Amino acid sequence: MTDRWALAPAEDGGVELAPLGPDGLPAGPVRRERDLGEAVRGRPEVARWVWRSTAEVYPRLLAAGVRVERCYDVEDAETLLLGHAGRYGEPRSAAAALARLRGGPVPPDPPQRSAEPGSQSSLFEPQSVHLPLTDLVEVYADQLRRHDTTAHPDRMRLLTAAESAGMLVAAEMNRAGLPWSAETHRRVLHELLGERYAGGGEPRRLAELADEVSGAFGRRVRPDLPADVVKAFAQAGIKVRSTRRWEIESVDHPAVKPLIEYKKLYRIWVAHGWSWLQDWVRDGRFRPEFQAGGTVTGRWVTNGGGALQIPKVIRRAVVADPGWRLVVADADQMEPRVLAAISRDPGLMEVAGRATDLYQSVSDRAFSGDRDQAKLAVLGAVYGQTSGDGLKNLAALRRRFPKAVAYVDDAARAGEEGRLVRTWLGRTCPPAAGAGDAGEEAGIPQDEPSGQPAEEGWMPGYASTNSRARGRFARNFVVQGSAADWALLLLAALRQACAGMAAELVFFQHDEVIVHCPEEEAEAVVAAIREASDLAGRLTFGATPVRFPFTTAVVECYADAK
DNA sequence: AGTTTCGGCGCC
DNA sequence: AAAGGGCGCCGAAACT
Repeated sequence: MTDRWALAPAEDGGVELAPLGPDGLPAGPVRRERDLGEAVRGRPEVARWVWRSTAEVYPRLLAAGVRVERCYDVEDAETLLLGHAGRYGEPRSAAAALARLRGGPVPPDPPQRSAEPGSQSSLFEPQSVHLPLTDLVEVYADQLRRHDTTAHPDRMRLLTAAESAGMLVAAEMNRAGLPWSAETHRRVLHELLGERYAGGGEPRRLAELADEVSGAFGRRVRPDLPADVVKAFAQAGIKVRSTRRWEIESVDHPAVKPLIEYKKLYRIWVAHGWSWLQDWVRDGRFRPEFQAGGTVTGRWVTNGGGALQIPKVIRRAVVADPGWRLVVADADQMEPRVLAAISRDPGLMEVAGRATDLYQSVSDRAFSGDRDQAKLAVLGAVYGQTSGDGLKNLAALRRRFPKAVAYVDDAARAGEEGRLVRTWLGRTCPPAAGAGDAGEEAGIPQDEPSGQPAEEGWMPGYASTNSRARGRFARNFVVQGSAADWALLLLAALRQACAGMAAELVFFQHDEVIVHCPEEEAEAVVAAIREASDLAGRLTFGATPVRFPFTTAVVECYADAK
């Protein structure tokens, strides 16, 4: 078997390579070559490259003009395998894995660096732990064996492969960048915020709104200081606990309207204003640093630039190159479709087997009526809503789709009790207990360290507040995480489909993908998305009637897609 | 002076 | 009264 090779950059700038056998160990001598790019370019027959870290190797390959079809990221797999074994907090570097294997002292992971604007910093990871190829391969062979000990080895193999593919996609997206018109962005900012004043102070429109707020209160109030605003309301005889929009928008006071408008525009100004443009856009491209698998649920994050939170109005600045188009594709009602697939609820699968609006169908079946109420009820079940409109219809939902609701209820109970919960492919949610502070770092609600919980809960004998929060976390985890599993397979399939074209994946946000391509390729890309979606559904969830339709738009400007 | 947390809101 | 999950980002406030 020579289709799988391992690769390890050497400290002298060269590279070590070896073909691997079925057991993951070298099937031939280790080669040493001078040039990483040439070494890979010269071996097009290799179907999968095994390496320590995609972020270390692949940007260098891309810079040399070399793409690979598949890879296996040892450190990413280590994270997933440790998690599956319930050992979430342990160091995940290849060096640590080797130390565990050999029984030596386990080195802690190097601290995560934070991104700086415009830095292509993953080109080199100065603090990465270098590992000779023979050591790396020892870890890899062990990981292959560990896959076999998981609950579903086939799924686990699919998961590590899929996430490695995601890392290739992320690196390629980072290199491509999102087409961005700085001129349009400036125009939008000027329309919304007015002129900038010298000295970096707030722009005209914000200054006017701040004056309106002050005028309404009868004294100088800074709308960007919550404490100041709360005090001003109190002096006006209105008690508010915070200045969150949902809390103040029902308040009857002349300051409310300009205040809400101020907050909205202030947000644009500080997070996506002129200084953001200066920092993040170069040569017509916004280059966030996408990071595949950056969260415990498997969703991606971006490091810097806030690429996953681009406000709708700012999307007008995302403009295709001349003669090119953006194919914007958005998965329709992804969460309930995923829930149907993982719970195998017959009724929900039947509904999710159609490409038509799923929430409308749920509504027709479960409580003949309101589509929006159906959506609230479904999302409430997925998120663990404890009050409000969603709860009203939960009983009806439970009656019509018992297996689906039971699936998330079971996950919630497991989370409350501190048991492991997994996504469909086997990504594992960190348990609250026994994971050191890894769970806390990952945002998992923790119980009090010992003795009587600080908060007994609102009803004696019931789980503590934190334990219920963990339940909601786990409930959501199985759906959101399984959706992320599926999305990785989708990206991998779409990437393969685009390989022969000029088309490039340039953006990905949970259930939405943008491909930048020449106009004449657009229809082929639309078809590729449909096929990739079908393939991803089958690969991820096996044989189910569930479909994952996309809404696609071929546009020149992102804002025109919806 | 530098670092961490908080409040609020953007996206899904 | 308790107010759905996941993230990132920013300035201000709170800390060391």
